This record gives sequence, C-alpha cells and structure tokens, in this order.
Amino acid sequence: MIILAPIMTELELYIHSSFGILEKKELSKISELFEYSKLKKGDFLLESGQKCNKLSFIQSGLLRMFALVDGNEITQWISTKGYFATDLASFVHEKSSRLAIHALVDTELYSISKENYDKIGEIVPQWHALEKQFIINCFITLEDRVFSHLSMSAEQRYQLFFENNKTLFNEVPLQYIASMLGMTPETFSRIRKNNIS
Amino acid sequence: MIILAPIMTELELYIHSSFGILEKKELSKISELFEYSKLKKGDFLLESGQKCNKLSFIQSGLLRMFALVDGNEITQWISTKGYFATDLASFVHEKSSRLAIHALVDTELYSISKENYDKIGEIVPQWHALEKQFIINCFITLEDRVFSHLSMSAEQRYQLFFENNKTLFNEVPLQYIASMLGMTPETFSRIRKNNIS
DNA sequence: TTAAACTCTTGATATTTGTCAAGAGGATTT
DNA sequence: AAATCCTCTTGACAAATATCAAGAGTTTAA
Repeated sequence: MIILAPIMTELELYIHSSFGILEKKELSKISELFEYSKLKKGDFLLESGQKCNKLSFIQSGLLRMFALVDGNEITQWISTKGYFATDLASFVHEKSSRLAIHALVDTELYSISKENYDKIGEIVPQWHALEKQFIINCFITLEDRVFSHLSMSAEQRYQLFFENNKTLFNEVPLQYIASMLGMTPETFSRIRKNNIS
Repeated sequence: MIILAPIMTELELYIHSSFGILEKKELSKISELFEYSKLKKGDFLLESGQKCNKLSFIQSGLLRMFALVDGNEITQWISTKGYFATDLASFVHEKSSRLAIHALVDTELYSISKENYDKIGEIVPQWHALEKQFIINCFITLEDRVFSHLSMSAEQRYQLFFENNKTLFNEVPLQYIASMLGMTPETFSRIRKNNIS
C-alpha cells in the first residue's frame, strides 16, 4: 500500500495519542499491512452470516452494525471516523457473523486481515499494550451500556446518549439511534418532543 | 504466599486450559504474587466509592457486584468460582468505583495488586496472549448482553439466562438475578410461574 | 426457640413502552 | 416535475413491565 497522507493523519493520530511517536519506518511498515477501500452509501462491509475476516479502520464516514431479528433490524452500534469496525466475535473466533455492517454515508476504510493484524505486534512491541488498553476501554463502554439498561428508563438513556453524541443526531437517521438505545422510533420521537432544546 | 493445593487446582486449571502446562517454577512464581483471603457471607470485597486496587480470583464462593441507584441496588454481575472479580474501570484507571462487591456466601479469594499483576507478563510471556483472549471473551459476553436488551423481552432474557445458568438459581437470592437481567423481582416471579419446568 | 429479618409470591393498579395506522415533509430517482 | 421512497411524527390503543401493598414461608439472630 502506498502511504497516503490521510491514513497518516487518522491512524497516526490514533497511535500517537496512545503511545507517542514511532519511527517513520515502523509506521510505514504498519500502514503497509492495511488496504484502502471505499464504500458507497448503502454498501455492505459485511453481510450477516459471513465470516468477518478483517478489521477496518474508518478514515472517514459512518458504519452501522446491525442484526435482523424477526424481520426487525437491531442496530448494535454506529462507528465513526477514527475508530475500528469489525464483528469481534466473528473476527476472533472465525465463525459466521450475526451482524451486518453497512455504510450510512460514503466511507473510506483501511482494512487489515487477521494474518496481517498479528504482524503489528511483531513490528511494534508496544502495540500489545495499546491493544489491551483499547479493548479494555471497549469493555468499559459496554459495561456502562448494560448498566444503562439495568438502571435507566428509555428517556434517561436518550438524554445520556444525546449529551455525549450530539453531532451524530445530525448525521444519521434517528431510527437507528433509537434502535441502538433499545426503543422504537415512535418512543424515540415522543421523548424528543419532551426534550426540545 | 505458600502455594496451597487449592490455588494450584483452580488457577492452574484455568491457565492450563488456556495455554498448556507451565514449568512448575513459573507457576509458583505466579502464585506467589497472589494473596489468599477469605470473606464471610455479606462481607465486602469493595465498597462503592473506593478505588478497586486489586483483581481477585475466586477460589470458591460467590461475589455480587452492584451499584446503588436511587436507593435501589442494581446487580451488575455475579461471579463464580474460577473467574476473576474486579471493577475493571476502577482497577485500570485508578478511579473510584461505582460498584460494590460483596460475598453472597463464604468465599475464598486469591487477590493480586495492580503492581504484581503487571509482573505476570514478565514471568510468563504467553500471559499477554491469554489475557487478551480473556478480555475479548468478556467483551463478547457483554456485547451479547447488550444485544439481549435491544432485541429481547424480559421473558426471553430470563429463558436464555436460565438455560445457561441453571445452577445459579439454587445458589443466590433470585432478586439479584432479576436485577441483573434488568427486571423487578415481581416481574421475575411472574415469568417463573409461566415457565415452570 | 422466639422474634426479626429476608425472600418470594400474588393481586390491584399505574406507568412505560410498543404496535398499528395514517399522514406530512424531504430526498431521490426517473 | 412527478412519482416514489424515506423518515419522522402523531393518535389511538394494546401489551409489557413497574409500583405498591400485603401475606406466607424461610432463614438468621438474639
């Protein structure tokens, strides 16, 4: 892969903010492991039932992960620029995915195969520590999310999420956010009416 | 710490099943990093607001993690023999804990400090791989749990959990399981009445 | 071994949230 | 520019779940 300015920016930013500056040589070695691709709005990165054999770093755009349950789309998560997207269970255990991933807008990705992913740690030993930190943070985020379902009403979940993700509300269909928060679009709409601000 | 038979059994079992047999010397070095302790039923391993500065391996017994919200105890999780218990957010980021952890029955623990925990990887390099695997599995478990709140009714969550955790139902007050599944004890009781088996 | 404290259940009722149906406004396509 | 599809809203109603209150068994503690 040719090292493009964009990936240097986003990925570098990510790595830099995590464990400082790397040798240019190392950074280029890492970025060579990734493959650039584009998705048009609506394109699928992963279809339900497939094996998710790559991890994708979002250079720009938005991805939605969802599953089909009884004819209803359940939105698990929406991933934004600067984050990774994958079905971790499928990626790690090489089993078919319950989730589909599609692009909510035109999206640029840098994707890495499982095989290449394992090479990162060989190139940059600090990677393992970063990776661990990253997964732990994902874990904590999910723990908070479970907690919100145990202790909060739909309205409270809405308010908390709105405070922390205001920009997302202008970027994606609200029905997806509703689903992600565990409520119907109708309930979501009514809650919004009571929270005009 | 003197290496007792019990920790050899449970911890060894855990490590063995994960990455095979270690040199006895290494295993003993690891277990020396842990400290044995006992909790009586009702004793607290961690009180809400404290920093959780250790990770505890449960040799025997049961621990419940919960938070107090508006005077209601929200049970986040119940940990059993052979698993670790900690407030990961507090342990990793050294901030005060939202959760309290107490013993539901007399419980034996092997606890390790953050400082000593980091030494494990120095003694057994494979530890990092195991640790990563472990955290990922926890992540996947939580992801499934979130999914259950997005796509399932209280009754379905009950049924799923019951199928996978039948023994727990005879070991702990059911109200804790109800809370952990995100419903009141009354709803839980009514669901059980409809699921006599 | 009695009293107190838990734990679970059940009923009556209130609240929250979902379902169904219809329509308005925007965006996209032809 | 019209037709079509999306997206969001709203209303009426239904279903799921919570709340409150009381009571019956159990367990725990004095």
